[in-house]
Amino acid sequence: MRLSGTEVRAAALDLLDEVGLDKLTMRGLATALGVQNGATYWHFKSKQALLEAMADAMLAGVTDDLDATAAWDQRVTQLAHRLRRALLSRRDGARLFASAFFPLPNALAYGETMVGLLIRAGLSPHAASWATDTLTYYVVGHTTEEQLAAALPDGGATARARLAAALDPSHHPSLLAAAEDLSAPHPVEHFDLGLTIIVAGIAAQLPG
Amino acid sequence: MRLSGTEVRAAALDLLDEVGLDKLTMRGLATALGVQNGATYWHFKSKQALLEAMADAMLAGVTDDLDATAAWDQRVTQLAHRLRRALLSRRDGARLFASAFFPLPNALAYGETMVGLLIRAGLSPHAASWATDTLTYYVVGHTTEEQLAAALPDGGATARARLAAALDPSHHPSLLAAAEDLSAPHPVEHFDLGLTIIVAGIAAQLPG
DNA sequence: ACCTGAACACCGTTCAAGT
DNA sequence: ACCTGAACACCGTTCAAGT
Repeated sequence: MRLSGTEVRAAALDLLDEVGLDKLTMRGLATALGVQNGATYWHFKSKQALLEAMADAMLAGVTDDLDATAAWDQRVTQLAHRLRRALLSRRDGARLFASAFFPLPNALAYGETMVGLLIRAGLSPHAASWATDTLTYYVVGHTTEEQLAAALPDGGATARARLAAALDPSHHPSLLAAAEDLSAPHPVEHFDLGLTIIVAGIAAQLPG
Repeated sequence: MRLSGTEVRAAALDLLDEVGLDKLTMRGLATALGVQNGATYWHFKSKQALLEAMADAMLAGVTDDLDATAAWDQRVTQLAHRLRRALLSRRDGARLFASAFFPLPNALAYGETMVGLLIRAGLSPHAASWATDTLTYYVVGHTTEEQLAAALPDGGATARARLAAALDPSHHPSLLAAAEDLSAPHPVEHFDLGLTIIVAGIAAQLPG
């Protein structure tokens, strides 16, 4: 039975969930598909091209069924949450997204929708595209940390111990005051706080 | 002549500038140092440990001589600019920083200073640490894109053409309206706009 | 203490040849 | 059109043995 590009991409996403981005190899993918090493290269010209296709597939539906009646800031918040959910849908999804640089359909739909929301809110196209970048860097950065924290061995105990050992009361009083927060997992409230900050900052950019 | 850990790290940073993060290998480093492959492993237990040491060295001095008389928002802005400059000081510096996860001295000094500034501005330790994360994700995300854009072949002509070919007037009117901004290099004004957004958003979090 | 020499167990990619 | 088989040119890491 022959392969299609779609099947290769789907198998790659399943393998990603199984082994993580660092251990996702073209050879492992070929084995999972029951073919020889070179076979996948007929469907994707390089590993990079496959990763881009995987990242875009992960974003399928991000812009569907947004609440068109809500105010601009609620819609921007909703779309940012959608992007976060899409990135969380696969192991190392945020890192996968960040490693790609791709004008593919779903990524463009996300960008178009966010820039359009901000233009209709009153920003110039110029400001809207830069504000979209700011928001997107935040979503990707936060979600990357969220997934890295979740993947830590020991539930992060070793990492917490390493941090605690490095903190010194005389040099790091502020970090120590915030120590529980630094070492805590990254729940959705944390995501929401940063999002609130950025959306409020964008609102302050609006003329009038 | 024997090596020290400091020499190994310095040679690794020079090699990074020369070949970039993707082509920085332990074997290439050994060759640059005139030693055999295994030699560097006496000084750093793994490539990851070396990358963390490199990232921290890159941050040397980020918190030095900050203007202690300025208002909190100006000081936060100044420190964010310092971090950006530090990441830009080495090829792929932002990606190097992002690939590490390290409670090392200079990274801790950055975190301590930023969290401290925000606590003294009036945020709770909790909010200060999360606001610091938001700001830091932004600086790293923006600077990563800045360095990737600068490293594009053709001065980015191929990437711009690929984007232009993917944009469709009926599906992407907003992206097309912002097209020059999307494909432009990422100058410091772009960085400043996002920073203004985030600092204004943090100000809106302050009680009263 | 610090390094060599050599190996182990991998990678992504290419491509003539097959079907 | 799609895949095999086999190779090319690499990787990070380990470790007995040397000095």
